[in-house]
Parts: sequence; structure tokens; C-alpha cells
Amino acid sequence: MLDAAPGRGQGSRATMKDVAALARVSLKTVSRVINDEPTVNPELVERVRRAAAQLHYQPNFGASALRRRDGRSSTIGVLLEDLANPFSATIYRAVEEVAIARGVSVLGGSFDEDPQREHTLTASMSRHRVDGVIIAPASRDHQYLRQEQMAGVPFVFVDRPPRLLDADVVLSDSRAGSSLAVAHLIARGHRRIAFLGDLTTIYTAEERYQGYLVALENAGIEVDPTIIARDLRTSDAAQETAGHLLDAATPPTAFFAGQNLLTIGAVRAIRERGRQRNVALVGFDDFDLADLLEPAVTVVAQDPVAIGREAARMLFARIDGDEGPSQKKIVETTFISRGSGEIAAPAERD
Amino acid sequence: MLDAAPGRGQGSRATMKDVAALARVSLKTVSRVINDEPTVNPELVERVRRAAAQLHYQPNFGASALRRRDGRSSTIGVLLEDLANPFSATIYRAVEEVAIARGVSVLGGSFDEDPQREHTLTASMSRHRVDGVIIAPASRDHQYLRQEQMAGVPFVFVDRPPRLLDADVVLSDSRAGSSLAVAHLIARGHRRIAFLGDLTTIYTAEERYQGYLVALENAGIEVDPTIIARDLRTSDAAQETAGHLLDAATPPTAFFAGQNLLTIGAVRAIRERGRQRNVALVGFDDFDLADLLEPAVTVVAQDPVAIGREAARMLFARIDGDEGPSQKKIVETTFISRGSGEIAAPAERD
DNA sequence: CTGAAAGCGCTTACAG
DNA sequence: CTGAAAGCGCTTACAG
Repeated sequence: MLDAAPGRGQGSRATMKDVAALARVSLKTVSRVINDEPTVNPELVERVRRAAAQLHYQPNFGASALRRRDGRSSTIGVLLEDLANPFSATIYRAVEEVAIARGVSVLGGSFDEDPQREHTLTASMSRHRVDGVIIAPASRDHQYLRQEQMAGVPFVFVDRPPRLLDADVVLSDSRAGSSLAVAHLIARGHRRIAFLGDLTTIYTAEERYQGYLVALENAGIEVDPTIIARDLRTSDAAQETAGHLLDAATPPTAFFAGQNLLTIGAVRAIRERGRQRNVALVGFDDFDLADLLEPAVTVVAQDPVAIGREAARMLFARIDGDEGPSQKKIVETTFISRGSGEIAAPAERD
Repeated sequence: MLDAAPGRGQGSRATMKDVAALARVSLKTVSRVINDEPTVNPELVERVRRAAAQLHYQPNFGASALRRRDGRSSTIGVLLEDLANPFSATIYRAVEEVAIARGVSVLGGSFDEDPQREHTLTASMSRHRVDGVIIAPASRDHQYLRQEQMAGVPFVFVDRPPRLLDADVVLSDSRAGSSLAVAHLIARGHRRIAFLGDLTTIYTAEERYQGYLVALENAGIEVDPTIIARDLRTSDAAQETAGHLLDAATPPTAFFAGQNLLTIGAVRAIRERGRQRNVALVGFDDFDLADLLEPAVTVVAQDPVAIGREAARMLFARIDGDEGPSQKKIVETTFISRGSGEIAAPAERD
């Protein structure tokens, strides 16, 4: 019963021709039945289905795509920053749900902010002749995708807009969300608010920084470059930087962290110093267990499920033939007060 | 410059034939160059490369697979419980790293413990003619995969063993890890240790339960079914159940939670009652920020990176022709003491 | 070292 | 409603 070697080589696989022979019909009739064309005699349909089941026949998508008018491979690409990061993973799952409902498979890939890897993976998608791609690019120039677009492959950008390319995009409102978060801290009396940001090359990192600047400007607070740290890539880097800031002569009374991992780094730095009840913190992007920390962490939450679902909707609309002008969809952020962002600034002394 | 409509239909795509015409060589010579066959005149290689670049030629994997002897699609399937769950996502990423180094793309899918969805997705992998599949099955009978195996498609199981099928597998040592964790609690004087477990149909959930039983038996502690809760699917369910147990006349003094989300549910229930300094807790599977909770959560950590990497290694060995007997690889767990598991039982009264 | 012919598994375009 | 022939883009098998 368990006699097949697990690595057994070239077994045979039934083809339409085999099914046709067993059902004693032509190849074309099998093709019609497999593709649910309605114009087949019910008796033949039955015979073909039985033969297909008996031979465990599975159609070959690659072969059918090769000859088909539309060339559809029933595959899309979903290329994100890092599928092991909850933000990317949630977008991926949301897209997967839409795709599976249409019988479409998903080729996933992670860039890790490496433009070279982006080129490798998009070229790979091209060779697989995917029907469309959802992408959160690592590179800053997307002209190279024009060729694919012109070959009929739609692209939907998520989290970061296309540059030098016309394509659909779904974004969070990073700037408005950040500005609101920083204004929230200012309203609690903070004037020395540190900023922790990811790579300046990342669109959202820049937007969140701009939101921070806008809030300070609206409140008439001068920007202090000594409490602004950008190009932080990891939780550890954020922790170290936040620690240095806290140990300085005139430390910030609050932090605004422009990303998940950076927020967690800030939490660690503040805790290490036992300052978690005195130093305020708001993070951009929600994370698991933020509500179980003490104090719980106030955040600007994004909605990755909505982002993924919307991007999938747009992509399949294009695949279905929509040739209208490119769309831009903004998904609102939600401010969630949990405690860390509601810590007031110490009374001011003059 | 940005004049292409984003949804532009059937553009043309260069084929080998086009490249051959432009380079003034035969189709076959282009094929040789694209496949890096060494027996081509360097001058022709150069001409072909230039023509290919000029036409933005990308080979068609599907077409080449169709005719190739080995029929390789340069695609593998990675089908896990839920790619949005960090455990699955980390395995996926580890596999992706190995695959990308070989120029292989990854079709990802999530089952959500739905055997029907497992059948849908494996059939889809079959139609895409993937070169191999890594799978954490939701179903309990995997005989239906025999056909694919016999057609030459290797399967590597992760997290859960194949049933009624002979295939490679990579597992955590759930039973030993669980038994150790419960013994750890017993050593702190606990005798009323509640068990929270996932669906009994899940292999690992059963193994972790068996580990719990073994530890109790070794210590001569009678099993009390009133403090054993299985078939819990969500964090909320675990929270509710743990709450009921804590509110009972003779509550448990410790919890062992057999999975990530259940551990978090237990944390919430214990906290709601302000008992986090009195009730001990050990969870199976580590999670982000477990070390930042108060008390920090003691866990039996798995190593999803090692699991994914090992599974990928096994799969590519099979794809490369290894036909040896099926392998079973056990990845050790690591016990991490952080505080919640080191809370002693209240002094016993008789 | 190079190329013309056949064929992979399927769908198209056409004829009956 | 059914089928025989041609062809999708490529590699194989063979000849030169």
C-alpha cells in the first residue's frame, strides 16, 4: 500500500489524449468537457468525466495557456517587502482569499528592500507569464516595468506609489496619520518629540516624516535635528538610538516611531531605563500584543486586510479587461489610544 | 513618457523566433544561448544576447517546460496552515530563500485547517505542474497524493506527518517539549495544571496533549478532566475557557497552553483577574513580545527557520533525483524561562 | 558549431 | 453536436 518511493522519478501522467482514448471520443470533445463548454452531449460528458476521474487526469495549465487567445496562466504575483512581517503577510492573505475564489494561484516573493531582488523577482514573474502583479517596490524607478505593462500585464502597487510609471496604487494615508499622532502628543504638552524613521528611500518613511514636520509646524514648534533619527532598519537599531536620546542632557519627553519594529525598539529602550510611565510613545502601524504591554502602546493602525483586498479587486478588474485610467486608492488609518501616547509632558519650567 | 494605459490589453511579447530573426540565426541557436549551452560561437552568442535585450525578450517557462524532458516548471508549492500566522510565515520565508537561490518561484497557499481547501490547493499545484510541494496538511488522510507522487512530484511534510502515505517529513519534537514544560511547572510545586489545546484532529495538538499526560503520569499526578480544554481554535476561545477555569471553586494554579494564540488568550484571562503574579503559565511556540509582557512569558520555542530550511533542502534533493527511502527529521525545541513559568504553586494545605 | 523538422499538451479555426 | 488539422513557444532528436 505504501510502496511508492517518495522520490520516484518520471511517472506517467494522463493527458487529454489518454482521456479521449479511454472515453472513445476525440481530443477536442475532452477539451470541451474540461472547459465546461455547454454544447456537448450529456452522455459524452459523462463518459469523459468518468475517464478523466479514472485516470486522475489534471489539465496542464501551462499547455493550455500556451495556445489560449488570452494566454492566461491562472497565476498572479504578490511581491512584498517581507512575507514574514505581519503587515506583508496580512496583505498576502487578503489577496490569496480573492485569488482562490477565482481559481487563481499566487506566486509570492519578498524583496527585503533590495532593488536587485525586485528585478530578479519581477523578471521571474514575467517568465512565468503571470496574469498580473501586486507589488510593494523596493526600487525607486519603475520604468523597467513598462515592457510588461505593454505586454498586457497589469501592476497594482501597494504601500508605495509607482515612480516614472503609470499604474494603479493602494496606499495608507501615512502623512495624515502621522501628523495626527504627533498633534496628539503636542496636545499633551510635549514639545520635545523624537522621530524614529525607517530608510529615507522608502516612500512611507518619508511620508511619515513629513507628517511629523507638519504637526510641529502647525504648533509652532521648532524642528530639532538632534532628536530626529532616520534610516533605522531594525528594532535593535531603534532601541540603541532611542537609548542614546534618552540618556542625553535634554532628552525627548515623547517618541513618534514611524514603523512597527522601530516602535518595539523604542519600547525596549524606554523600559530598560524604567521610564515607561514618564516618556510618551506613539507608533505607526499596529502590532500584536500592543494592548498587553504596560502601558499599552498607542498607535496609528493601518488596515492591511483592506489594502490587500482592494489591491486584488483592482488587479482582477484589470485582468478582466478594465482599461480605464489608473486608480489611486487611499485607505484611512485609525488612531488607537491605549496609554503610552496619553502620558503628559512633565510640567514646563522656564 | 507615461502614455501606456495601465490596463492595456494584448501587447506583443517577443518570442525566440523574433530574437532569431533579429539576430539572423536559427531558432535553435537562440535556444542554445538562452540555455547557456557552451557550444555556440561567441560572436553569435553576442548577437543573440543583443537582440534579446533589444526586444526585452523573456523566455516562456511554460512553453519550455512543455517540451523539456524533465518537464520542470521552476515552481514549487508551499502550502501551510495560515501564511498570516508568524509560524507559517517564517517557514515560508525560509523556503523562499532556498528557492530563490535556485531560480525557483514559490506558489503559496493557506488551508485554515480546512481539508476541502487542501484538496483544492493541491489540485491547483498539480495543474500548475509544480516540481515539488512542501505541505502542512489539514486533512488526516493523504493517500490522494499518491497519484502526484507517482507522477514524479515529491512532497515534504512539515509540522505534521503524512498519513497513509510515504513521504519525507520535518517535525518539531512536540511531545518531548511539552512534557518538559509541564515537568517544569510540576517542579515548582504545581499539581493542578490546566491544559489548553487546539483541535484534537491536529497532529501537533495531540502530541502536545500526550506530552502533558506523560509529565503528569511521571509525577504521579492524577489527570483531572475538568481542567483540560481541547478543540480551542482562537485566542478568544482560550481566553474565555481559561477565565472559566480561574473562576471555578478549585482553580488551576498553572496553565500549559499548546499553541501561540491559546497562550495569548490565557495571558489575557489571567490579567483580567489580576492574577498574573500568582498563576503560572507556559506556552508552546514562542511569539513576538513574549519577553516584554509582565511577567514575561515562558515558552517552548520551535525553530520555524530550521524547519523551513530543512524541508526545502529535502525537497530540492528529491527534485535533483534522490530516490532514497523517505526521511524523517526532528527539529528540537528550546525551553525559554522568562518568568511566567517560574511562579511557584501556593503552599499546599491539607 | 549550426539548423530544419517533429512534437510537448493543449486550444483555435474550420469543416461537417 | 463532433472532429481533424494547424499552431502556441519552446526543446528534442537528428542531420550536416
